[in-house]
Amino acid sequence: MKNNQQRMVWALEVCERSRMRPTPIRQKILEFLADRRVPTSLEVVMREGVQGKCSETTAYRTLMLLKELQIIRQVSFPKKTSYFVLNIPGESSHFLVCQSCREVTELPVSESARELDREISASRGYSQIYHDLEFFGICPACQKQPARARCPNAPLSNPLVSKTQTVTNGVKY
Amino acid sequence: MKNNQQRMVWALEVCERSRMRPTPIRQKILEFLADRRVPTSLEVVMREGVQGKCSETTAYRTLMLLKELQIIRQVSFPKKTSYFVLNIPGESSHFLVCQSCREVTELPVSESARELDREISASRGYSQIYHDLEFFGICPACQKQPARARCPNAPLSNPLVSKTQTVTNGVKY
DNA sequence: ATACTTGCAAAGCCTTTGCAGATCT
DNA sequence: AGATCTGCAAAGGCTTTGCAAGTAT
Repeated sequence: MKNNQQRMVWALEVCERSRMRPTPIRQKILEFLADRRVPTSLEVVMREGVQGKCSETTAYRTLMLLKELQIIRQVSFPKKTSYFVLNIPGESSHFLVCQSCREVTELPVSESARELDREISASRGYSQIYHDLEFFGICPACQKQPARARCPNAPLSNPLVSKTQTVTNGVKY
Repeated sequence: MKNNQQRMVWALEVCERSRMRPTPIRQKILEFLADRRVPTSLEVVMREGVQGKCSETTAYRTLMLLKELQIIRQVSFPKKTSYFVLNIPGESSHFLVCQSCREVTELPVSESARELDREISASRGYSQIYHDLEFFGICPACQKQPARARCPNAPLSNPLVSKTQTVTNGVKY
């Protein structure tokens, strides 16, 4: 697994090979994403990445551009909003999400997981394989909280889409 | 892995334990989902499941209800629309998606993959763990097609969100 | 000059909800 | 009657695009 600086170097190299202009805004967004180890929404890019120094449209178009160049990829969580992560070749991403507090943790990709890609490739003939693996569960802290922990069969859907929930600086989604 | 009939039996049992009324529409939708081995959108439920015999609102609310009862779960693909699959306890779902033709294939869940849940549970203290695992790649047929196969570095984003693409009877998304 | 970027505003599209009528117990 | 369903229509919310102005080569 690459460290954040290596991630940025890789991303810049791919950028240079394209005709994309390295504007300050784009560099800022790229740098921000290279420093994040978890999928990041447009909203967070705006607030924490560029801090309102560009329009949402521009940030959005930058993300789309980076996606076209395959520098980032769109990651899927059961929500309406999209999340993006660096698309480093051969680096699949594994995340652990607490269904109660929404905290997202990055997990290292084990060799056995990488092996899965090769297996699929060999048995099904697919090329350019990567995978997304997301674990969902209840974190230790939330298990101790009475509200959610004591009713494990309570509907999860409402808390999951809670409108009052704010995306904090932490790695939540 | 359960067969389709066993899936339906399981789903009906969970339904009976709730105060939900087993209306014809709901049974129809449940039956349809039990017969699908891949995540299914509201649109497909409308067209193929109930064939327009109820409003989109009702189908939508049925899906939300089933989700609250944890009979189905919302699965995530990098698209705006939501997809749903039966949430059979202990059955995580693995899918293989062709990024070119969008065909979705269900993959069996290996014992080693199940083991992952236990590992996470043990090492991180999370409870009620399940996971979603999606593989993305280019299927053999598409590799042979010149248009996409010959430019493996072509932007994937546009084809992925193509507006002219129609969801067929096959398992595409 | 020409091509690329940016921002505003508007349009799109899927999701979600209010409310009244229909249905079941 | 009382509690549930259903459908229409409208509201929401994130995503996407048209167009004109700004910026770099």
